[in-house]
Amino acid sequence: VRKIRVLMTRTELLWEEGKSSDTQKWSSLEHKGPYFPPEYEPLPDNICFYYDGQPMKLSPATEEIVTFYAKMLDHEYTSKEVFQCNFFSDWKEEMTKEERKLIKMLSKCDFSQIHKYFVEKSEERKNMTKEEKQVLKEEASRLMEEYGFCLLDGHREKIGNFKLEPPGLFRGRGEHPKMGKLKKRIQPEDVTINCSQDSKIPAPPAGHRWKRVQHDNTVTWLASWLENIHGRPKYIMLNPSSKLKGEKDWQKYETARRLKMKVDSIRKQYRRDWTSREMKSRQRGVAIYFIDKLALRAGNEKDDESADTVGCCSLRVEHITLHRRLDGQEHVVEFDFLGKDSIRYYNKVPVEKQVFKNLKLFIKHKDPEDDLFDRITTVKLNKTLNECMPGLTAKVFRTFNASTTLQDQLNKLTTGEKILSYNRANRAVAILCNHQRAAPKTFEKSMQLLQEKIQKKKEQIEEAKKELKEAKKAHKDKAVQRLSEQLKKLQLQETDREENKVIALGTSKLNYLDPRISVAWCKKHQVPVEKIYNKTQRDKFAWAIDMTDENFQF
DNA sequence: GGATGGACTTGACAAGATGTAC
DNA sequence: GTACATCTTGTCAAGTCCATCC
Repeated sequence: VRKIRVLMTRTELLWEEGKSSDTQKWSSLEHKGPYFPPEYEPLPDNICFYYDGQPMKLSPATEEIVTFYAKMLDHEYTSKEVFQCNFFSDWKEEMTKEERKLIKMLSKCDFSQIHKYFVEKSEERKNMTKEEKQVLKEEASRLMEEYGFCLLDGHREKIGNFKLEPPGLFRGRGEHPKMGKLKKRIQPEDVTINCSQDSKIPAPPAGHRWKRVQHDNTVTWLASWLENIHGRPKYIMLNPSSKLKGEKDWQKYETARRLKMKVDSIRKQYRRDWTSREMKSRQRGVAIYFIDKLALRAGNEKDDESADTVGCCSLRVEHITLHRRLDGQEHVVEFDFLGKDSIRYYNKVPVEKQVFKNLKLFIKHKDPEDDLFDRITTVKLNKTLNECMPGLTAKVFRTFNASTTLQDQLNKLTTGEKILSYNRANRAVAILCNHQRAAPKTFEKSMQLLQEKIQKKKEQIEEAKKELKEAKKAHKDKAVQRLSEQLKKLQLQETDREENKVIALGTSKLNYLDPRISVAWCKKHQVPVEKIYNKTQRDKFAWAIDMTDENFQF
């Protein structure tokens, strides 16, 4: 190596230095390793599994798997055939020979007693006394103290997920072909430890050893293992409040801000591509247009071992409907597909005539299940984007458009009701990014309560007005005014809650909105930053809170 | 240029913690 | 003080994108 270095030119050395400073993530790293979930505790003797009506004592390993299923009995998905099949076949593999001989059909298995046992246990936990709860809390914070932090370049940093994932049944989102499969218990022998050479190497649990101990400072993780469902790696990494993550986050927003300077020329380019002689350029032009205008995800190819979901590049003909005219608008594209986490994307969008023409061309002679964009991939698309601007990829558009929208909406919407204004702006972004949530369980009830309040307020106003007529007193007039303002506020709250019913604000706030926009807005309008960001969010965005003044522009 | 593996970000959801009305 | 609603936090699945190999 030394010989080679001597032969290298100065430029080459500098280049290598630059590269290494970019890829090196730390110079020292010390930690205690992951925390392992407690061992399985066998069921008490009076709690039994029944097969074909007969009680049956299972081996501990088999029994543990049964408890996973029994705990889930309330969930709708245990009634799904895929779930049941996957579970039963994985369960059988872990049975003893004797058990396998006896247990032939899931439908003859009765887990109800075990289910009841766990329901009661969780009730008990809920009904614990304050003191008992306090003991648990202290235990948790002791654990956090011991395993929850690492030493990175001499700084004590919080770890994101220091507890290993306990065994259980894989659920997955949407119609996942692997739902119900057994997620196995992780053993120390499965775990790779990453730390610095001269640090105190974490001790494996007694009687065990690690799979490997490595000292790779080009990666940020502290420990990793392969999960058995897809055979993909999982990691223990730092908390978002850490310097390492914070700097990366800041970089992300800086890249998005660079796009701001470039976006006009990129838009011009993809419009030119719409009329290109080459099919692949036209497809690329339309795809980038969707990514830009609709904030669609890139849409990498997926295997059939996971739920059938798509993003931009993986859209199929069946996911769009073209309407020459619809509801008084021209050239409307109707999107209907399942995106990330099997969340439905449904949108009717008027597009430019040339885009419409192109889409017609793309779907010509194709079957519904054919790819809409058959000449491009996310890799090719990102390559093009990277040539337009270093560091530019499809997902930067989401960050860019989200942050730009927030800034615009804040400028447009900010009124006396500051927090409501902020939430509205936040909601505009969440809608753009299609961040949905299940309607809160108590939604109807709390809505009704609010409506009752509004009704009451209206009656109060009527009452006050009547009194006003009877005795023309100046202070009564003021009272009506005050009540009317209160009514207005309540009505605003009503629309707000209604519009927020199935919209999740958290994801965009945490991942897409440049926190400096929010911090600057707070300063400009004298809103305490605590009203916008809770403790965790303030920790994550400490860098932004620190550096931003009210004049910041995204 | 496609396939694969690896590292990292983004995402919905539910349990637990906290706040609020009575 | 209790019951309920809402917010916070942890969990872990599912994306993106890059490097490497052939």
